[in-house]
Amino acid sequence: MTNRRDEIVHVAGALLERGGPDGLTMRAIASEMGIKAPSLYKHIADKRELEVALIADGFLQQAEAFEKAVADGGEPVVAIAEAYRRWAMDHPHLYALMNDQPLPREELPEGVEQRSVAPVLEAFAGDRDRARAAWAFAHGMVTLELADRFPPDADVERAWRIGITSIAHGPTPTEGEAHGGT
Amino acid sequence: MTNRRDEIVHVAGALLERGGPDGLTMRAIASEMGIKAPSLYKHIADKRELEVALIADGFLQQAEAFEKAVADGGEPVVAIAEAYRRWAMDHPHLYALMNDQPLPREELPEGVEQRSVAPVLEAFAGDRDRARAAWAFAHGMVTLELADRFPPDADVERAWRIGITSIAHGPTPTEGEAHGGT
DNA sequence: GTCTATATTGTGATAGAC
DNA sequence: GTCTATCACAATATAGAC
Repeated sequence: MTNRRDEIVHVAGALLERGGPDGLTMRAIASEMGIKAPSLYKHIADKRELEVALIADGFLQQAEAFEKAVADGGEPVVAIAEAYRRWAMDHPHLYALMNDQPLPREELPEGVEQRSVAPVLEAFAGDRDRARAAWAFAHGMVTLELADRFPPDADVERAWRIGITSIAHGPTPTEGEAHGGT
Repeated sequence: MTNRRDEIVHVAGALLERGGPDGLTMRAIASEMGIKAPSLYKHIADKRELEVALIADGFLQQAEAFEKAVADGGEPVVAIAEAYRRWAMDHPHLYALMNDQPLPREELPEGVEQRSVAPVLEAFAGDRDRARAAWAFAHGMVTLELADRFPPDADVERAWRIGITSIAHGPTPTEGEAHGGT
């Protein structure tokens, strides 16, 4: 760790995944570092700054995961969907921190959001709306899985396959369609 | 209100939507009713019991909304999707309470979950996996909308149309498909 | 850069009187 | 069924000494 601030952010990230948002307290971070909570404020302004740093790091991690998934070959949409799911399952609490509130775009380093979105957009040949639909599907699947909201007997794998295949290859509605039927 | 317990649940629901989960405190409920917090415990065991009652009521409301949407005509899948979205937007905090944690199936009145799912399942001709994919898509769209996570220029309406149309009419993957691509 | 002491605010819940 | 008094905790954050 190059400096004390980075060390704090690193410890905060570990604590977040270990104990969820309730486990991420200034006292716990300090305790983990062998110091007292008030000392942290010599290095960071407040807890919010810490969260923003974690969010920025999360997007970087996602971007790398997506880029690697595409590079490894196969259908890009499928590869990214699998990487998206895996990353979320591996970082459930950071995932929630990143997605359950408005993105603090002003406070984030520039390009962070764009870089993680780029591979997805490319996989959908620049169709932002379809890419967004796919994102929403993946986000819904992931949050329902993480919240243990599917019935015990649900075939989650198959729901993933149906959703991804459908959105990747499904029909494009004409203007006004899907509101009245045909 | 037939009895004091129902009154408490009703007030709790109003408070939840007005002030979010942080606004739902025993003190606030009591204050709204003109009594003190400890008095509530003569009518309910604890806060959890209150939340479960709110969840059960939410599913009943959803079921009614879906049934009405189907009865009003049009493509059932589209009608239910629109009803799902509207209900969530109208009850954002109750929606989160219902979906961000495992369903307390043991504590819920019987049939509550099933009744709200039935119209969806029927709209998908009994295909549970496709219905589940549609649910995940709708859940993802709704949560991203409620969390204000879409970029400001996003065409949310069109993403809805693409997702619903695709999942309703998209191809059914054969076993193993969508993992290797063709 | 760390400490102690403290302000401030909040929560759910119980005991026991009336 | 309601009250007062209170327990037991926990949180973020600041002041000021060292």
